[in-house]
Amino acid sequence: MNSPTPRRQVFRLSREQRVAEIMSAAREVFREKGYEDAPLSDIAERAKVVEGSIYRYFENKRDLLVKVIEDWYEGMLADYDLQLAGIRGTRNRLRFMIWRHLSTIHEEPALCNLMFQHLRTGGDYSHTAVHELNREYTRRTLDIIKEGIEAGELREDVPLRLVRDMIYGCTEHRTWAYLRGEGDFDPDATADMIVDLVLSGLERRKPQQPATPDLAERLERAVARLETMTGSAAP
Amino acid sequence: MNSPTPRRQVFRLSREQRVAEIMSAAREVFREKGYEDAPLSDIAERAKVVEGSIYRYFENKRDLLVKVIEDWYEGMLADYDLQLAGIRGTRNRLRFMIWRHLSTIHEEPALCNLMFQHLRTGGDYSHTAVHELNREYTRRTLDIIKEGIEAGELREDVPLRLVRDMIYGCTEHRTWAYLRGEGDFDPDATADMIVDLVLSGLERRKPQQPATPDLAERLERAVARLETMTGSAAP
DNA sequence: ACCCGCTAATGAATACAATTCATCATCTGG
DNA sequence: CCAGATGATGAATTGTATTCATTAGCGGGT
Repeated sequence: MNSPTPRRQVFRLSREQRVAEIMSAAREVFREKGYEDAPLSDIAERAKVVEGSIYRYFENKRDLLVKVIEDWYEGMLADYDLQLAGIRGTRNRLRFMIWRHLSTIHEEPALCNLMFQHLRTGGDYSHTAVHELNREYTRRTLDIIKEGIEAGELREDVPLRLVRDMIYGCTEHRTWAYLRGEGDFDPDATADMIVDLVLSGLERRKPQQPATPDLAERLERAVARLETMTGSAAP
Repeated sequence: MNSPTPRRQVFRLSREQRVAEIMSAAREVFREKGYEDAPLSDIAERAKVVEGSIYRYFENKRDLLVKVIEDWYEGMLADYDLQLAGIRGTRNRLRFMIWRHLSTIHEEPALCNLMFQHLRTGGDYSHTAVHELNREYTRRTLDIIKEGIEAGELREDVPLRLVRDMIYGCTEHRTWAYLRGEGDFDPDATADMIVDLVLSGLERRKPQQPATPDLAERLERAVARLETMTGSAAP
């Protein structure tokens, strides 16, 4: 007969502190092992509680994940506006958003992975706070593009949502390859390339004529006059 | 005491047939319930075998999923080349690839979902046949772009991989929104928009000057004549 | 036709992680 | 200092994937 497990010392804590401890432990374990491979027992151990206790603060494992990602994401987005406010010009502002996104992935690949793989794919994602944060976040990108259109720098007929999907789809796709170990990537260089691609497209530009329409017009008239003077109309 | 379960009739089958039956059943169940929510018992039942039997043909649940997706994907890609062969022009060929991708997602959202969510994210994805198929598949897109560059239709300085990521990232991103129920999408219209965006970019084109080479020629001749008239050759 | 071995298929046993729950420990206010 | 109230616990429960000893059917040799 195994002697009954001696009941371990019970620590009582304020709700906030407990939640914070569990979330912190969970974030670490999730980061290290991913979602499926992170047993709740590991998290409990690191948080110095017993598995069952987690259920006092979180509905279930997935809820815990959602809260963890939410918490992280929220903190991250906090100072975006501030930074963005100091940047002028459509291209620069767009580049900043992309660069910021790439940098984040570069710095926290594991958490990004969880977010893409487990949050976004869950059926309840739409009701998640992360979803709302995300919308808020990408809305800024759309705003930049709208401003660019109003300033006359961008075409007016671009499908906005598609542009957004193109930008974020591209960075994320790039990310998968990175996470999979297919060569690493440099947020700076990549951001440059993406902005360039998005703005300029693939098609070869017709060689840019230096002449402005206005100049061309004057030239046209001058030539016509010359022709009259020399009495030699073109055949 | 419960009476022992009467052993059910044993059907012996060729390996190929059994594998085919199990894969077929698995594909259905996975399509209906996803991966995590598809108990192996359901698959076994539909395949008319017992759970344990599956392990004679597949290493584990994940292996089964991989094989199922592989099988589906392979069959799908088979006639791509054939169809693509009949299409001319960079824009049209590119559009076809994108349209094909979107259509597939439109027709088999569930399986695509499994592929993106469970295959691609697994650490062993790089060693999967699906990965190889995918590379083969996207290689065609890159080829189209290369041809476009050689034909002088596209810029020479585009980062190829990034273009690929942009195209597929965009379609997939669009897909998530669709699968999540955020408005449905029309492969035809979407393909048009994506091609347009990728080729033309966002920037407003400088208003295309009514070609002036002709004007330049006339100017050249007029000046020459002036010089003759005034007897002042250029130094 | 019959036996014998070979292997496919089975049903039950095992392993393991999430979730629930009855019980106990600690705090707080009177 | 006592009595609830509530937090935390460890054990029990559940649901699946995976393993395994055992049996059923087939085919080859006599």
